[in-house]
Amino acid sequence: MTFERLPDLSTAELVAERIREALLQGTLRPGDRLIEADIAAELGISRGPVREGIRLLAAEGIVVLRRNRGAVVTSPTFDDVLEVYVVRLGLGLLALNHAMSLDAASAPEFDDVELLLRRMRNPGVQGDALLMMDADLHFQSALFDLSGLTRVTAVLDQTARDIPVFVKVLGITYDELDHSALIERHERLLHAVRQRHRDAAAAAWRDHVRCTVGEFARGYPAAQFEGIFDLPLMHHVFDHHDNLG
Amino acid sequence: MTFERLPDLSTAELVAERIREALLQGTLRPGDRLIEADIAAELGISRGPVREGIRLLAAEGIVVLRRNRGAVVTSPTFDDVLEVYVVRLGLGLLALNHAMSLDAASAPEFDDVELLLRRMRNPGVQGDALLMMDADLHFQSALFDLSGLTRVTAVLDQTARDIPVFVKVLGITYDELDHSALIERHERLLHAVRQRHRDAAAAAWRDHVRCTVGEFARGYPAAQFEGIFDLPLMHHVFDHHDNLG
DNA sequence: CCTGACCAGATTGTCAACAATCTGCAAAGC
DNA sequence: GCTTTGCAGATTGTTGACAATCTGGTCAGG
Repeated sequence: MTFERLPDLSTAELVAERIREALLQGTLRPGDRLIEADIAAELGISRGPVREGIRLLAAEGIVVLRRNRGAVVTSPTFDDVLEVYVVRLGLGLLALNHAMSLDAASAPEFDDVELLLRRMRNPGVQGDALLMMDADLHFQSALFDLSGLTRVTAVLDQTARDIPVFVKVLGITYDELDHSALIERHERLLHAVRQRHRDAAAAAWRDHVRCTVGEFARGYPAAQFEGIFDLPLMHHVFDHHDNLG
Repeated sequence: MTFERLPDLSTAELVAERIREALLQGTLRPGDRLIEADIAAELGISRGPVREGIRLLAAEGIVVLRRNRGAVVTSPTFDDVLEVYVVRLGLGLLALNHAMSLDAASAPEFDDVELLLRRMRNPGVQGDALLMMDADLHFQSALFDLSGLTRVTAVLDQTARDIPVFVKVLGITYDELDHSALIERHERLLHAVRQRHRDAAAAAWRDHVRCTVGEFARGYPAAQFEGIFDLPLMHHVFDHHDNLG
């Protein structure tokens, strides 16, 4: 095995990727219409694959589809980002717990995850906040994959694709994010999962989500989100892990 | 306002619906290939909408897509059903808790939910186990909608569409399911949510999922699922609600 | 007998043209 | 003046034809 799998993305997925890139670049903004024919012409392909790509983005919640009226880039609110993180918190706990229950979750599988964690230490990555976020989400995805819960990880991966886009279009600043603290949290998380310390793992994951959202909330222009963790959105479901980490 | 909204399903959604029906009827079975041209010919339309409908089912996990090789009906295992229910357990708790935190979740919204619950008492529904399951899932969906968490409810609704199909193709028998007990559980659940008794609601929801899965496990031909609730899959994440209901 | 290139049929992927629908505006009716 | 109707342009929805790809088998060469 010397060759890595070919990318093998369908044209539709490539189209979706391009649109996502345009959103991250700021070329495309919330409320903008996505006109199939225009995009097809720009990419030099026909409307079919473009249409399919737009549907993929619609399934992710990045664009809104209205029957016979086309697709519009979503205008997410900060609450949408919160909702995404609440889903990640919940399903992530599910995945981590299940991963720790599997006999198969031993050394070899963990090495791949460790590799992704190491990539976050790369100085080239540390410079770019977007690359950092990408590496971060990939690490988390690999960790969740250990669970073998394909439906759960599919939803988690979908939210992972949403996050950079939402963060960008909302103008959330997160440059002050402490990279070494982030990596340290992930090391704690990975170690806990590897050692199957359920409660420590749950606490570490919860801690990471809280820190990330907390950082976003700080940088967010509006002041109404200061008491973000006091919002009922984040409470009452997973609190029992607090006293265990 | 004398007219009800038109159904307004896209052709693709109608196609997906037909394929789901074929699955429920047994006309289509796990492993069967879905050939775009054949389905298009049978339905008297062209391949485009059929293709789109198949993609919708793929997003739901009902069919598996392989690049350039077409779509095949999934062959779900009982573990897949378990995974679906674990997701519903987790996200359902999230939705219910958030619904109970909203000021707006007052009488008028609850009336619609109550209506759906009453529909389950309809003798015509009680006769047909499939209709019962459908009414049940609709009630749950309406309840979750109260949360206003669109991403969470979208995933929940997707799992709701999966359940009847998976139950059918796996040959799970659930006829012995006690309808009055089911309705009674739902009444408890609705009452708890309405009164905003967080812990009672969580316990009731958890109880419902456990009973449903337990019933399925009983009817399932294989014997390996007797200790289903001892599986780590169902443990360690939401257990703290046990001592509160 | 085994290996690998090649071919034919089936099926998906893409395309460009056509039909159906929506939007906004302008004109007609009250 | 206000509402309603009817149109024109823009855009999506659908279609049938064509191109690319995959599958399985056949056949030549070793």
